[in-house]
Amino acid sequence: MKRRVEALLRRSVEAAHAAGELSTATLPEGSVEVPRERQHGDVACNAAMALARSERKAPRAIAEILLRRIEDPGGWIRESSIAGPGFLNLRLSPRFWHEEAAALREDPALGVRPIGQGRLVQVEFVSANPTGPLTVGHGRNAVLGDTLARLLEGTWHRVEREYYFNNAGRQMKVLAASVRARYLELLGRPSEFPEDGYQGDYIRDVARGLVERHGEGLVEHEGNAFRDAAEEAIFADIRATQDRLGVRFDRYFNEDSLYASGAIERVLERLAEQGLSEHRDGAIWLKAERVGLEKDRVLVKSTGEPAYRLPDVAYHLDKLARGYDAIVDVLGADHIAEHQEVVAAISALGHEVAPIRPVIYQFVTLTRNGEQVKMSTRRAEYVTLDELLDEVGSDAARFFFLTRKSDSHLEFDLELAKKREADNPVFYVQYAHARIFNLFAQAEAAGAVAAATHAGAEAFAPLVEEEEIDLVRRLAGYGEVVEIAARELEPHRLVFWLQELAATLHRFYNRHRVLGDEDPARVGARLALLDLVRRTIAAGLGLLGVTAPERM
RNA sequence: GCGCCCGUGGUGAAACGGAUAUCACGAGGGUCUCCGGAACCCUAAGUCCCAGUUCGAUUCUGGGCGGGCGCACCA
Repeated sequence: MKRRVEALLRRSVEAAHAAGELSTATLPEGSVEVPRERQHGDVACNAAMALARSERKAPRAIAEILLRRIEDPGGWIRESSIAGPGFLNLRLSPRFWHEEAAALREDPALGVRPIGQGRLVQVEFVSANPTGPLTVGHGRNAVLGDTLARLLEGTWHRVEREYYFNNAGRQMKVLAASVRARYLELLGRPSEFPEDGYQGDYIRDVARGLVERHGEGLVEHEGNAFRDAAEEAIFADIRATQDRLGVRFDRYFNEDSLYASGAIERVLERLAEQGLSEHRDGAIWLKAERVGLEKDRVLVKSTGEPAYRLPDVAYHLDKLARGYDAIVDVLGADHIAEHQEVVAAISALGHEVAPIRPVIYQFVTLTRNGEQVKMSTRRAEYVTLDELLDEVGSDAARFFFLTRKSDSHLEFDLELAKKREADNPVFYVQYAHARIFNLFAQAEAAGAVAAATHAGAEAFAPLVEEEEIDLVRRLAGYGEVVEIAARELEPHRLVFWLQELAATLHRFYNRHRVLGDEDPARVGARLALLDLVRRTIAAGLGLLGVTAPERM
């Protein structure tokens, strides 16, 4: 929508330039916008103000030139005015909107442009340690990452979804020791549960499985049986939960492969060669002043074990070497500092880090009727993502996780998410879809659908009511919202937009009767319009990974 | 204490540096009851504070204040 009007104004500037009225021939970037104030028209242009300085002319004088030089062969502009300090306000004609609707109807992408141009983007998300079930917090991560991936795919990026699987290091040893202790316990043998061991019942389940399979055969076991059994069971659990949310990955990257390939060693060598690290107190440190950090950070502990950040540096170097155009890392707020350390180290090694785009999300709290639901990671008193899905289902969970921008705290209201009423935003949007679907079923029964015989803008010509034009105007903004959400990595923009579209639909629907109108052309036009609304809701929800039900 | 992020009506959000700060929900008052549980109108209510840059600041800069997160040889 904006682009068509922009083209009009661009030609106006060119014409003014050719006539010697302006020294520039180009319309300033971003000078055309949809004003928030309806009184200011459908489209506003502030080019006159932006050009005032370089043209050495009063903004309003420039605006007058632009206005005079606009050619409008298509009859798009219904009304134009110069307002305020030099805004050019345009009100568009019904005909413009009819053409807009016709264009959308023919466009499978509904106005979303292929801004990705096939660029390859990696989205790394979830990456939870395989030490226990996914929690509600991981749920926000999973939904955010997956929705970003969908948005990027929807704008013609090629996307790879990856889960970094921390299956090496101390946590896994503690996990193995926890399982071993429960195993011995089940056999009635003396056992010592590790001080920082994992308390959850799932550890007992793993141990029980080992008892069933091996009996007492593992009492003296020194190998990896406990670790492997735990990893396998928990990983299967994590995948099952992800399936329920509609989240899939193209690749699981195992941390231990970085050891096997020698990548960790190579990173240490390179850091040492470039003087970015040093040995001290039996450990290897990343030197703060050399990489631009506050404090020195340990890379290898005096025990000889690498600290978490070292494999993470190796992992990111691996990702960079794969040649992605962009690397999106979805991280909880508690991981920001560590991520910055990794990026700082990589940058100091001479790599271009611009492709790395962290998306930070804040924590989730659950509420029920305004009361906060207690969650504590200690003592395993957390609510698992599975429990949340049991209660509210995937659609509500996904939608709710996306109703706030990621960088703000999220209060997840369990009762609201379950409600089947209009104040539940998921229900409100899905209902709009089901409502149109139902109407079409009735229209078909009445033989009204076939009445829409016209093609192109003609088909929409009977639409003149304010609520009808409002719907078209709204639909015409879909492409831009999706593009911005993808570009800024902000899925919540689409969530809000869909709620507004649903509201616009309900407003129309209650004001005007579609079926039973004596003018078949008008019935056909309205059905065509509503079909477009339905397709757009379905497409938008699809980008969020939420279903668009036909009835509910 | 230091670092990062965030402060917009009651709540959640929007505003390439642009017009009288927009939208939704909620609150109060009124209207309507028809394809599916709706919708419409009116009212009250907001840029945390102080400076600076600018023709113009919610937006940029500095300083306060408030909140979150981090500041482990944990991940």
